[in-house]
Amino acid sequence: MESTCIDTSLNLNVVPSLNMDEFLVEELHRLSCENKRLSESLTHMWENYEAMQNQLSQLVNKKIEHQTQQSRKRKAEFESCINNTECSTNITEEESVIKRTSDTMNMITLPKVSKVLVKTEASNTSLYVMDGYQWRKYGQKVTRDNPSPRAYFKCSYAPSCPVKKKVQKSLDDPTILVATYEGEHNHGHQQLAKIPLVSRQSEEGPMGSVHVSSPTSIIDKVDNVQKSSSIRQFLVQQMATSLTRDPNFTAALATAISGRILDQTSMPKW
DNA sequence: CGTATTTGACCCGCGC
DNA sequence: GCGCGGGTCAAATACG
Repeated sequence: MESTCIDTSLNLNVVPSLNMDEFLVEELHRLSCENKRLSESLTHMWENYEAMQNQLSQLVNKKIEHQTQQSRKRKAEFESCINNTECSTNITEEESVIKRTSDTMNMITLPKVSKVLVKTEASNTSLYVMDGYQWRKYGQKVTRDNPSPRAYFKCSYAPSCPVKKKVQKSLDDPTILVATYEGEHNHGHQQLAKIPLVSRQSEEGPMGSVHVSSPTSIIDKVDNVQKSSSIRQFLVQQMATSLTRDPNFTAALATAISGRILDQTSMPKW
């Protein structure tokens, strides 16, 4: 990955006293160019991010499909063993395909239920998925098929919003959270800043640096427009936070401002 | 003190 | 009808 080094510092120390307006216009122009380059860089990063996410999504879907087929095959074999004491395979591959297709059709005829897979770090034990909406947890259960608990959430952004969400760690990969959404939001998307603090607990590393651990990636289908806008906002927020938390940046900024203020004492008023 | 989370109790559907 | 398991409720608790 190419790295770009962009000078974001304000050149406040070198000020020709006679050409202040000219200097300011030039500085403004320079900052506009920097801003444009940053925007282009962000767009480029975003495109790479989306491409990688699509690739990951395809890989995960392939893996899930493969595992589903295997488990169905095993189940079919097991059921045929029960039905037939000679343990011969009664279900043909064709019938199996029909069953799979009908399962898929069932999924298609339930459009309001969607699954989202979220990659997290293995050490992350929370069941909070940061998706831009505000959720209130109303229950938690340990289910039979999975040792990790399943958390139940309701959308708390609008009291009348009927959307519910179930979050549980994947049985195969504990680093993947499986969020099942039921229903559709009857309100707009909210800003990430309104996400409950709990869901952002793991974002700060030991040194206080900005390190996002959940979600590392949202894999499956989330409304693309909403996802794009929220993640863009998130990226911008991250960049701003990174800059303000960088001691070098703040020190340089402080030096520049203090230098500028001190310079003003020996300069004509403007 | 208000709000969010936790967790045991309860409800309900499904299979036997 | 009974037991089991998933889903929901609501009182207790934690937290800012």
